[in-house]
Amino acid sequence: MSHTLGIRQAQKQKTRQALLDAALVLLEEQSLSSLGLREVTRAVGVAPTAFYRHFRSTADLGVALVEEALGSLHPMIQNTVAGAHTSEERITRAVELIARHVHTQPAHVRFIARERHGGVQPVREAIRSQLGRFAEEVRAELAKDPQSAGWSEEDLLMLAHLFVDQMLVTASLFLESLEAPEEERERVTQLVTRQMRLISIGRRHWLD
Amino acid sequence: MSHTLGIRQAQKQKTRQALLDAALVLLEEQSLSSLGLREVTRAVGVAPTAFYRHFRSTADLGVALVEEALGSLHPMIQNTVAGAHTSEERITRAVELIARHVHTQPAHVRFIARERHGGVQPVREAIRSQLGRFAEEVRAELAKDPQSAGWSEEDLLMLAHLFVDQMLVTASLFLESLEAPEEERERVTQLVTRQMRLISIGRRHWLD
DNA sequence: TGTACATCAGTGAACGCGCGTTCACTGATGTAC
DNA sequence: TGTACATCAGTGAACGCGCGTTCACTGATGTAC
Repeated sequence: MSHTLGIRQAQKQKTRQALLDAALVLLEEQSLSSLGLREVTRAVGVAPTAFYRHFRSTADLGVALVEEALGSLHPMIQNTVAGAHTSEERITRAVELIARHVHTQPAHVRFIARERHGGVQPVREAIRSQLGRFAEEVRAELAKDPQSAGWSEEDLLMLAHLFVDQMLVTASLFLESLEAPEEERERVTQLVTRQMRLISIGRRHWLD
Repeated sequence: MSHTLGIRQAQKQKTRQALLDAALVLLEEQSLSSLGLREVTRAVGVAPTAFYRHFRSTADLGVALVEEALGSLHPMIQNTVAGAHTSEERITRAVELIARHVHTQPAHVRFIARERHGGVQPVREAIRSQLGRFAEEVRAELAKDPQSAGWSEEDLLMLAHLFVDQMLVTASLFLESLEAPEEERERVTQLVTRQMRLISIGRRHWLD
């Protein structure tokens, strides 16, 4: 059975989400380490002290944002890598998926790019952990591929990390070109597609 | 003739450098967007107002740090890529160079990784510009290589960007493992060397 | 070399402001009977 | 269904503190003659 939240719990969740949403907007123009708790509550329209009913600190809120930004992305990986027949098709699909995600969730993407090496240790750790999971999932997908015959587990994980990092490079390039004219965005698509293709070629000849 | 600075100019330079050095230390544990001008002057031991004699703002100081961190790195690129006979040798040299640089200048490397996507626009722009110069220099070196026969200028620049991004991935992995036991650092060296090797193989077969 | 004036890096007091955190509170919601 | 009590999300006042910036200043260094 699906458990309906009480009125009190539902309202609490709503406020919590409003705090997360407001923080994400504020973080488009600054880093988490300079985000103030009062800024966030002011944007939501609650008293500063209400913040403490949901998060111990802005760092804690940052960790929650990492879950929100990356937690729901895991299913997408499988759907993209699997279900494509040629590696060229897989590349096109991956680049399109990333482009679409950057367009629909630019603030999430910016937050991850910014805080991956940012000044708040628990948030860096949370991102690192999620990216590690992505790499493991990509490794598992790669292992299923006939092209991976003869590869060591270690090398598969090496390649998976290379793909994950390349995804982030791609996402941040798309992010930078979000406001750019179509022409420029097409140039970026071409660039990252070719980079993916080159890595793909390296993969094909790894065991030569 | 070499112009000796006057006493006044020399002292001013010294204070300016002390501000940059102190800021770099403070930035190991926070982002530029949360760095306070008073923090920096307190660490140096001058009055807060002295800051304005050297920088208009902490963002301005950040741009100066970008020059300090990346400006002197340009000669290193040529020395590394050129002067190696096999591509395997070139990879080993590049990885060693990066490892050594991370060990000698960890704060500079951390600053660049952190602020590349950080909350301060002029600093992001300065880093972007320097990395663009690196990519152009790598492209120029690649163009000299017989292996690049038949490559378009566009694809050479695409590959150069891939190498530059891979250098940053490598540097930030070494940075994370700075305090780790030798065993772990060796594992990282193996990983990034193999990633470089895979890209190198992709390059070799690009025109197949 | 000596003198008179200009420059300017660094000072220190003062300002108004927003910060994070504490505390006792309120009143709607939840629960036990 | 109604009543009496418990819970707890959000409030609002208060606190001490460090911030960025202004301003008139000082005194060592530089310059012109």
